[in-house]
Amino acid sequence: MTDSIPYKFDKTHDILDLRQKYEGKIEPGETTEDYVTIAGRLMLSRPQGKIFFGNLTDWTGTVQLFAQENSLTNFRDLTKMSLGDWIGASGYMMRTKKGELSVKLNSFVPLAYTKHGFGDKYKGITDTDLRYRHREVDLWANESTLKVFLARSKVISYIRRYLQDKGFVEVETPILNKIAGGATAKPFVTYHNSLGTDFYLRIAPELYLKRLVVGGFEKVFEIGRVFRNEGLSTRHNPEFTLLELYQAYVDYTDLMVLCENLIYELALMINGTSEVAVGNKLIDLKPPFRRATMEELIFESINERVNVHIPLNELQEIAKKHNVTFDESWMSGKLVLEIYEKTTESDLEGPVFVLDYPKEVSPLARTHRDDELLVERFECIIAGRELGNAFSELNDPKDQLERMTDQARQKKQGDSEAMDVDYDYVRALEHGLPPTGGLGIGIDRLVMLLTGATAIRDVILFPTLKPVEAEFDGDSEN
RNA sequence: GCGCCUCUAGCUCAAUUGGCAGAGCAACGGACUCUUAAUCCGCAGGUUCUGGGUUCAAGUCCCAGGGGGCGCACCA
Repeated sequence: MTDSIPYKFDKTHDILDLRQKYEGKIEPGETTEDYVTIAGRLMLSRPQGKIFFGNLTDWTGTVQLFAQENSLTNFRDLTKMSLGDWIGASGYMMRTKKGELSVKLNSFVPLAYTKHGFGDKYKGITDTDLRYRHREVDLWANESTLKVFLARSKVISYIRRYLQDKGFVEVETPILNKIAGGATAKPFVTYHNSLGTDFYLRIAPELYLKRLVVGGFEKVFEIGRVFRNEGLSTRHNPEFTLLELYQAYVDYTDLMVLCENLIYELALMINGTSEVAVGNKLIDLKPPFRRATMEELIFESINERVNVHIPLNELQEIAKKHNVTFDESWMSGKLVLEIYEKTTESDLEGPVFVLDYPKEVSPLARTHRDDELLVERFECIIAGRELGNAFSELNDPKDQLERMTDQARQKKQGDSEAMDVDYDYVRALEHGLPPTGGLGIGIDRLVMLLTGATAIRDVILFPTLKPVEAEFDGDSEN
């Protein structure tokens, strides 16, 4: 059967092209002289005796096919095609008497047959297991899925263009890391045979990128996969896509401007409006975003003054009062962050830049110019979710070494997410890192926000799932 | 890792207090010259996730396991 399938097929138009060119331009019942060739999947089929109607869908849209027995030699074959089969077709642009824009076929050729009749033609596929494990089915059976992933692709290319237009240069740094640095997270471990050594999959590209700034890359970014060996949820996948950018000579206030403008322009590009729907609320992403310190936001939420200058025992009392569980060994910085995350963060509708984090929990950020116990850092929160994280980068090698040493001590004491000392990185700082601002944005969560997806799995083509034993139930086996 | 929910035909879903496992769509055969999830006629389609147990009788109740979802915890 597949012997008759051609090796190539030249189409003249995407279906969207046809819609843009002909929608509203042809009178009902009129057939034009304009000859087009299109290809896609036959998604609906309505043969009706000596005439035929069907819907052909490609990745840009759907158009109706119209055929008559006396003007299409293989008319009978067309009426026998199954839903989901791929076909290529040529014919004249027309509108039916009832007004539907259509292509009046005078030839068609099957391009592939689908052997599995899956997909309810009204409801599509709703089984989440099938949708995630066999995304190719989800993509063709559910129109909205393809749209989400096309939007994701647009977001990423737009970010590249946006940054390149501002003079940023894209680089690639190692995924196999001897030390998993640049964030606090549990890494995956793997092994290199001929070097005879373990490597970690990167948890962030941060340290390498700053080494490039030391080397002279004044504006640099990377968009890439990072890996964190932690739980799965609607907001977490073990591998996810991170944008990190570093710009010499700027501080975190400059990055707020860059961040809010980028998000705003992406919203306009994807949705044509700066408002995005989250649940049943509308959030406007028009800059400027609110800037507020962590202390201010906690106060608004629970009416308590919480900051790192308050004695530890008082902070512990506040935590208890608001049902925030903590470990007695925590120092005030970690406790302040915990109180913020448990009482305040998820209620922040935003968009808001949360400013000035405790130094203790930010080992790569530069000490705040006005407060020794804080760092110049912000997180961008929208709809209770952290989308971005940025700081004025710590560029003092001595300070960096002390903070990493402190982290390593915490790791030894059982904090599996604390960092190791990265001497190569400290040495890089000794070569001189100019004042630099760095920003990271979680691309998956950004795409969720822009497309209205409620689960990170809906914006990752092949999300991490528990493996199941492969069962082959196809009919190609015999 | 813990708790709750869920799994029935290719897809979407039914099945009353435990009582013969069903429908729509798809597929297959046929009718039909303006349909829009076309309509009409016909035919076929099952290890009810798996394994135990209770019972005269289990899709349904119980136990164990597997997949998925949600929540918690960890985190971005």
